[in-house]
Formats: sequence, C-alpha cells, structure tokens
Amino acid sequence: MLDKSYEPQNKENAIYKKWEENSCFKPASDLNKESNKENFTIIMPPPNITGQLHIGHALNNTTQDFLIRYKRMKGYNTLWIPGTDHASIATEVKIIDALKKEGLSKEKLGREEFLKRAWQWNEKYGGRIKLQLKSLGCSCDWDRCAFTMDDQRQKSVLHVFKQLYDEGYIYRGEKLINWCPTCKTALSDAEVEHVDENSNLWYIRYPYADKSGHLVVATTRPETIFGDVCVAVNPNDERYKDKIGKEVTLPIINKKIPIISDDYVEKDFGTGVVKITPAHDFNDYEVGKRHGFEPIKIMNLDGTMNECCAKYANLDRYQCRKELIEDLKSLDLIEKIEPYVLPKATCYRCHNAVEPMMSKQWFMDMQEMAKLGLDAVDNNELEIVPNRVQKIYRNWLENIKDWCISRQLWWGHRIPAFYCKDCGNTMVELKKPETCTKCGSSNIEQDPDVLDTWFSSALWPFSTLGYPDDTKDLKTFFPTSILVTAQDIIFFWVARMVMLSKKIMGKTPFSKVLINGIVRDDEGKKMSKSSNNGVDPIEIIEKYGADSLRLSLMFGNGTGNDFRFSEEKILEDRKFINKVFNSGKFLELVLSQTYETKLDVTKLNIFDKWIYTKLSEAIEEINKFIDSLDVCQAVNKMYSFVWDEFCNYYLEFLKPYVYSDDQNTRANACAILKDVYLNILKLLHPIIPFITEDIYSNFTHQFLINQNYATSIGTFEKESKDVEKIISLIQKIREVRLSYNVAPSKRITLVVDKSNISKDSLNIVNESKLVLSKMTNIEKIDLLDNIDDDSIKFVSELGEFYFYKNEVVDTEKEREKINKDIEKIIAEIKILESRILNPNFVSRAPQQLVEKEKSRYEYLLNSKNSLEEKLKNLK
RNA sequence: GGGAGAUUAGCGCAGUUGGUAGAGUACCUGCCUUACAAGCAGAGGGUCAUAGGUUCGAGUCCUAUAUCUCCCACCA
Repeated sequence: MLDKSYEPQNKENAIYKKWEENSCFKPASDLNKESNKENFTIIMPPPNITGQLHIGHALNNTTQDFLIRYKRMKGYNTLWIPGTDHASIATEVKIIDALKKEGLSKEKLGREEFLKRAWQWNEKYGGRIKLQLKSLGCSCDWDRCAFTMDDQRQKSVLHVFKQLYDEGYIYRGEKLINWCPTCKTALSDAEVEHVDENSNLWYIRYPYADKSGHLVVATTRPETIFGDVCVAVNPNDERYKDKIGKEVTLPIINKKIPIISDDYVEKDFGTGVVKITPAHDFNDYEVGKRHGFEPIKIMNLDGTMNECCAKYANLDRYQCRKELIEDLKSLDLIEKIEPYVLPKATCYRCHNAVEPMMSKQWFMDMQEMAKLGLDAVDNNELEIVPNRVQKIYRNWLENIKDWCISRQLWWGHRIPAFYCKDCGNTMVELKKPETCTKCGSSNIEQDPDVLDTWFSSALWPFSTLGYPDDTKDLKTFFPTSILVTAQDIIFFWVARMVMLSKKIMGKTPFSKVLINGIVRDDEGKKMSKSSNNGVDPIEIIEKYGADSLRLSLMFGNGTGNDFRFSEEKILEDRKFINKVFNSGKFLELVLSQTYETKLDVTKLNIFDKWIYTKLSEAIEEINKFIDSLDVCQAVNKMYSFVWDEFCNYYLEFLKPYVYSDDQNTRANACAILKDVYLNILKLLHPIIPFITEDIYSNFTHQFLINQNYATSIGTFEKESKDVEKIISLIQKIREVRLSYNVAPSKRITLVVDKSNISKDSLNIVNESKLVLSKMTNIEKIDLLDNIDDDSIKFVSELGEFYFYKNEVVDTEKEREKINKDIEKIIAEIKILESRILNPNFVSRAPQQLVEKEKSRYEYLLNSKNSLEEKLKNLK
C-alpha cells in the first residue's frame, strides 16, 4: 500500500539503507553480473573536510548521481567513487581557530598532538559529509570511499613525488614565492586572491648621491625602501637619460644605490622612476635578476621588518609604513601622496595580505606538464562542457609558472625528502633512509614541510583506483568517464589532474568535464562558506525530501548556468513529485478494483497507441539530451511528458476503459496503465530516486534502481496523429463551452454534419465517443443531414462541429467571440501575406515551407469568410 | 587592464543546425469532476536590453553601446 499522501521524510533513509544492504551501488563487475556495455566511471570531487556541504555540493552531486543512475539503468558497468579531501591549509586554519578558543596554539600542542586533533576533525566532519551525501541519495560505492590522507592515497602521493623528483620535474630552490604571514606558509600562485584596496601612491624624494638635487620615486610600498637595490627608469625617457649610471641615496639608511634603465618601466606612470626591491616584489625580482643585483630581504616570516630596517626592525610592515612616512615627512622627503586603488594579494584561506618573500621551497617544473594539459584539449582527448570554459583552462596553462608545492604546515602529506645533517645530502625516498647515501651518516632528518593539498587532489582519478598498485580497479575503470565539477577549481584541480594523469598514467583521466553553475542565495549572492549564506542540504531534505531538492536543482535551469536557490522553487517543484505520487495512487486504486491480465499488445486502442508513441518520443529525446549532458532539458521533457501528456490526457482517456463494465476491457486497460506507469518511474528514477523506488517496489516487489531504463512498446504514427486531433477537438469544445458561459455541469449535444465530415474523422470521433463525453461533458453526439442555420459552429482539425443554439445561447457573447476570432485571423493573415506575396520568399525559402504557408493562408482566408458570414447571420 | 557570461511575460527561467516566442509561478475567470485544491479547465500578459548589419526571414549569426555578474592580471 502506498502512503495516504506524499510524505518523503520518514521513508528516504530506509530506502537508502536497503539499496546499500543489497549492494545496489556496486559495479556489475563486482557482483560477477554480466553488464552488456562498457564501463561508466565517475570519481567524486572530494569535498573538503573543513565543514559541511552546502547546496552547491548538492547540485554537483545530484548531477553525478543523475548520470550514474541513468547509466546504471542503461546497462553500463557503473562505478562512482566517493571521497573527501584533507584540505591541508583550510583545515589547519580551522583547527587553529578551534584551539584558540581553548586557549591553545599549534606550537603549544606540538606536531603529534596537533595531527591527532586533525584526525579527530576528519572523523567528525568527514562523517557528517558522508551522511549528507547519503541523505541526498548519492548512489556511490562506499566500500571504495577514499580520503586524500588515508594509507593508500599517501602511498600514491609518495610514489608520484619520488618519480617526478627522480625525473627532474620536482626540485628545491630559493625563489621569490607568495608567503602568508598569518598562516605562515608558502602559497602557490593559484592560492592568491587579489582584492582591490584603497591605498596611496607615495611620491618619495631620493636625493642624488652627489647632492645635486633629487629624483622622485612613486611607490605603493614605501616600507620596502630598505630592500631597494637600485632605481630604474625607462631607457628612452628623456627626463632621466643623463641620470642613468648616477647614484641616489636611500633615505633614512643613507645607502647609495645606482640608477639603471630597464624597458619594464613605463614612462607615463607615476614619475617614471621605479624603486627596485627584488626580495619583495615579483617584477622587481625579474629586473634585479636581469641587472645582477642580489635581493635584500627586509622582512621576517611573520610580516615584521627585520634588522636591515634600522629603527623599524620588529615593527609590523604596516606600522613601519606609518612611522616611516611620518619620518620622511619631517625630513621633507615626501613630494606628495595620491590616493590609489591597488590589487592587494591575499591568502585564499585566511584572506590576509600575502607577501612576496624569498624562501627555499619545493617546486614542480610546469613547462612540459602544461604542454600535456594543452595537448589534451588540442587533441580532443578532453571535452569541456560548456565549451567556453576551455578558453579559461587554456589561458591558464599558457601562462603557467612553476608550482610551489611545499607548505609550512603540519596537516598534509609530509614531503618524502631527507637531509643528511652532516654532509647536507638530499635524499627523496619512500621510507626514511637508515644512512646517508653519500657520507654514510645516520644523522638524518625529514623535511618538516607538507605538500600543497592540491598535489594529492591532482592524483585523485588514479589514486582512488589503487595507484601505484597494479589493481583490478585501475585496469578496469581508468581512465574515468566524466568529471562533474565547479568552475572555480578548474586551475587548482582539473588542469592539474589532467597534467599529472597524462604524466604518470599516460592518459587523460576523463574524456569529459561538465562544469556546473554556481549556486546563489535568493538575493543572487554566491553561496560560500566565507559569506556565511550557505544552506545545509539536510535542513532542506528534512523539510521537503531529497527528491524535491534534487528536482529543484535540476529543473528549469540551463546546465552549467548559475542557479538561484530558493525554498519557494522547491515548493513549486515538489508539486510534480506529488503529481507522480498521486498518479501512483490512481493506479493502485484501479488495480484494486479489477484483476490483471497480461498485457495484450494486439488490443491497444488509439489512446494506448498514442501514449506509447509519446513515451517513445520522450525516451528518445531524454536519451539525446542526457548524452549531450543537457540534464536540464532532459528533466524538462520528463516533466512535460508526465504531467501534460500522461496525467492530464492519458489518465483521463483511460478512465472510461478502466471503469468499463467489460471485464476484459478493464483488465487490459489496467495492465497497460501499469506498464506505462512503471516505465515512467524508470524514466524519472535518476532525478527523483526515492519516491520512484518506493512506488515501484510497492507494485513489483523488485528494486527499481537496478532495472533497465524505460522502454516503450513502439510508435504508432497514424493513431498518434488521430489522438492529437481529438485533443485539439477537446480543447476546442472546452473553449467554446467556456466562451458561451455554459455551466461545466451542463451536459450538451455535439452535432456533426454527416455530409460534411470525412469518413476517417467520423471513425475517430466514434472511437473517442466515451472519452469525449467524459472530458467535455457531452451527453450525446447527433449525426445530422441538415444543420440548422442558427447552430453554433466551430472548426477543428477533424472538421466542422456544432452545438444546438438553444443549449448554448447568448448572441451578444457570440458576436464578441466571432469578432475576436476574426481579429486574430487577420493578424495572422497579415504576417503570412508579408511572406507569400514576397517573391524573394517564394523563390528562396524551402519549397515545403512555402507550400505549408500557402495552404495555411488559404485556410485562414476561408475561416475568415465563414466567420464573417456567420456574423452577418447572427440575429 | 584582459577575458567570459547574463539581459526573453509581474517574477525567477527554458529556447544548439536562423522559419509565425515557451513551460513554471503570480494575477484573472470558472470548477471541491470518485489519483491529486500541492488539483482541473480556460483567459490575459513579451517591438526577446539598445542601435546598426547579414538574410526572403534574426531571440537565434555579425558589429558597436548600455547595465549586471564572474574569472584572470605585478604597471611601481
């Protein structure tokens, strides 16, 4: 028995449990079942364990689950691997915050204790995430669930690191890198975010060393003057040509530095003179290198100034700036101060200012890697949907710099580099070496740093399948089929997976990437942890059910377009599920009042043939849409087929038959209804898995999740067209009844002019007598040889029909109505004339179209004439 | 500074080879018709941001402009 009404809240968890217990999420190959088709594999983008999932994750995972469920029913050997990401820096930031509240710090706790905390954190939040995914109905194989820090994934990371080191792609060196003084770690370029900040451009006087006056330097960072190695001008700048080679004296510390020329300097910006601080600015670093200057470090890693900065040593850089400006002012060395907006580099995790700093770090050489990534799209090994995103991907790879992969953090994969403390030898090994390979000393220490969290993510498509071990999974499921992800991690993640998969595995990790849109809140703002407007999917699921949430996320939103989330939309979309549920109730009711026979295909009436044709068309269209990853359109089609065609028409067509007095008619009608309905459940299962499973098992005592996808008995063109004509007749009758204000309860007579209707039309009308009377409240159909002049005439595709005037009446309404119709027709005639009377159209448009328009034109002219005549005869 | 997307009915949106603008929701009218009032039947509502262009024909292709959003970016 189905529930009294649609109430998903208490059922979904139980259904999910049943699926799990019955290994429904396993690939067929695991269960030694034959699967008739190839593999279909998705590796889930692992959510960070920093917190819980929001609606954006729900959208992402619903899309994946939709595809997996669809392919599973299509007979593919499907595997969806779930997992979570340790999110090195993000998690560490969170844990440090939590420690702060306890009055603790990372340092006080020590590395070992800190890592214990991190693992506890993982238990808690990783667990919550899994629960959320299950609530959403994700049919992933939990036995294969992976975590970027679990043993197998650690093993993958070590192997890849060692291989790339041995091959020379990974190296260690001192370079200018992005440093977060708050998180106290290096960052990659991708981890730096630029935000506009209102600041100033300070014009500082640098006196010439020979005291012959001064140069004015414009800078946004006055506090870095202590690290200046020279000042630069453009070689073609007439103002300064004769000054090149002279020296200026740095204020405060009175150090002499030369004036050099470099093309990098723009004549038109500021004063055309740039101070060069190689240790604290990326451009200056390049300029300094070109001219052979050693960078001078002036900052400590915590963002305070160091001993090079005279009395400002140990001041924070911003405090230093403030005091320095005051001091320069009192020395009359500030020419002027202009307000200036500059893009400030900030840390993508803590959002504090990032400093370029000289530091010894590990890097990955990206030149060759980038080429691999570009090849993937150039050779069509990788398709990105929507296509425009490919440009972003390509642009990033074309401008890539070496990747700084070491982080001064504790939570992450410890770099497998070991240093001999006696001779300084570096060894990269999977295990700590007992003795130094060079000097034999046993005084060996491991590098304290960990890897960028995205290093392990980059290996995800093969680490999850068991790399570096030669596993069956790796052989069977790599490369995977499709990646579904969000646009904002295309650099962090997608590009790096492609590069490293090609490098390590020799193959592109997936052939397609589907980029889903960004979820916004109901005010249109991006949902994110930082803006704190995220919505917990579980909250929504508890209120409306997972099916409602899933449907709402996928319905009526262009695939890849941004999505505006609102509870109102869920309420609207939930109605569809209610509709599906209630049509199931109807089937149940009808079955309870009859006995069932085997479906007799030879006994289909025109309505049955129509719905099967419609079902075929729907299946075909939906398949096409899903194959082109247009999930939105697929769901739109499901919606209109089920609601409009099945519920609104077919169920009504069917009623006279399922309530028929003839047992056989009744039994067959029920069997057909059941067949169509069960196929609809199959059709809908990928989008609303719980309710469809619940109803399906209620009728069949079988799992729906593992059934084959929907099929139809066939298509019947003639009957299908006939029924379309009946539908238009029904609509016409309803319209006419309403326009004459005939009470819905009033049963009236439909009149047919015997001499003026085709045999075919008459047959169709006869066959649909029952249906017509039920759906339009027609009492009887009169076939007459002569029609009274004052009968109410209307035209449908089946021919001309009439109502008796005394049953319908009201001349005034009639006149109004006819006038309105004529107006409409005239408008359309005008449009058609503009074409048909245009010789260009007639000669250049496709012949078929021309014919069609012409006959439509004829038809409209006739209709217009007869209506005008009608109007004349109206008394 | 560079790039991308958006602009369609009151609202939030769909519309892939160019061929008379679509569903949902809201509003209006009439219905508690034995699956469903979370429903049924019907009506109204749009020079598809603006201006040009290509074409027999443009929401759809091209070029500008405007507004909004996002991404990238070292002009000190």
